[in-house]
Amino acid sequence: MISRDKNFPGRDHDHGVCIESAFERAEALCRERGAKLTPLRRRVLEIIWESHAPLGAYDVLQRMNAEGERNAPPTVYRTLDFLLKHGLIHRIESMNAFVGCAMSADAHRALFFICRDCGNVAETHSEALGEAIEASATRAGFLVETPVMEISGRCQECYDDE
Amino acid sequence: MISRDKNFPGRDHDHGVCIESAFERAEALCRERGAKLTPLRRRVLEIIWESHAPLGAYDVLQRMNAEGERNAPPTVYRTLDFLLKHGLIHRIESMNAFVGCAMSADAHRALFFICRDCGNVAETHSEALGEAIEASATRAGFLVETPVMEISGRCQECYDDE
DNA sequence: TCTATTTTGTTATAATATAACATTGCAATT
DNA sequence: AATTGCAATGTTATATTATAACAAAATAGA
Repeated sequence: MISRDKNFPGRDHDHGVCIESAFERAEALCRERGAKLTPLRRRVLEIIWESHAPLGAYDVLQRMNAEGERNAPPTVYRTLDFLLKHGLIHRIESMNAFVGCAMSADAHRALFFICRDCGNVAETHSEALGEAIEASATRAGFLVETPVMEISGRCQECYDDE
Repeated sequence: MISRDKNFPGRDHDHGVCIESAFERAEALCRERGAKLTPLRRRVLEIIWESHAPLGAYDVLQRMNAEGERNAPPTVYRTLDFLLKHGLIHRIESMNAFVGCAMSADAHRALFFICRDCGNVAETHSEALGEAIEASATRAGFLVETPVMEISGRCQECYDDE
């Protein structure tokens, strides 16, 4: 049996806490930077945080417009860009989708585990991994700027379900 | 000064050799598996191997149709799927683009270095990296299936250019 | 040859993303 | 309060990436 810590958002976790702490971090960060967390941006951040599975831009749009609003794609993409720029969300390249950032926003070089069954994503940060990448890069004569590390597989709970 | 091995395809490398050896591997592999490397598939593989920078599906299509042919998108995507399935090319998720596979096709878990200046991609394989990922995965209670590791940055030559 | 299967062709459309320009709202200064 | 400048949002159109669904042709086995 594989040992486990709490990286992956289990079914029984208190998601309210996730959202709350995400908003606290977002507000603190925006205040600090003089960035404006407008109602629109807050709403998009909230929608994204409603799940631990990444949402596509058009998924977000649908949810925004669920009550009859008529937002258009550029509105969503611009808002997502803002949230990305400030590290409040991540883009999952292999899914063209977005997920809330679980870390204090300047922690870079995240490694994402994406469960192919439940769709949830866990964000992790590993010294050893960063070093392994730097070592490979140095050998290849390469200067690392923006790592994309997205591991698709199965989380423990889904694996146990079988 | 950073030491360098020959991971990254330098400007002066003999690209003819890359292509030749790619085709040899492709032919051997298809023979071995009873897969058919048809003229269409061969052509697409050739187009992709014409550069070390990933090509989008529609880039490939344009090149296929440069002499007046009228291939349509599904033709390209199907052919790319075949080449992917057999490990003859890789998909670079962060670019929606495709690049020739430089390794014997069953070497999985590649790490890609993508130069943001010249666009070239180097494919590398690192034990240490694989282990670091497995270690993180185990800690997170996660079963690794399909890792996507794409590092954007600068290759030595472009860095030296400044 | 006949038949089953794979491969390729064709048309249409879905899904993702951005360009370009208009309008609104807000904040700093006078 | 009016003026101005800039940031944010709205709007229309379109670009880019990808697939569904079905038709025709080529190929391999029986």
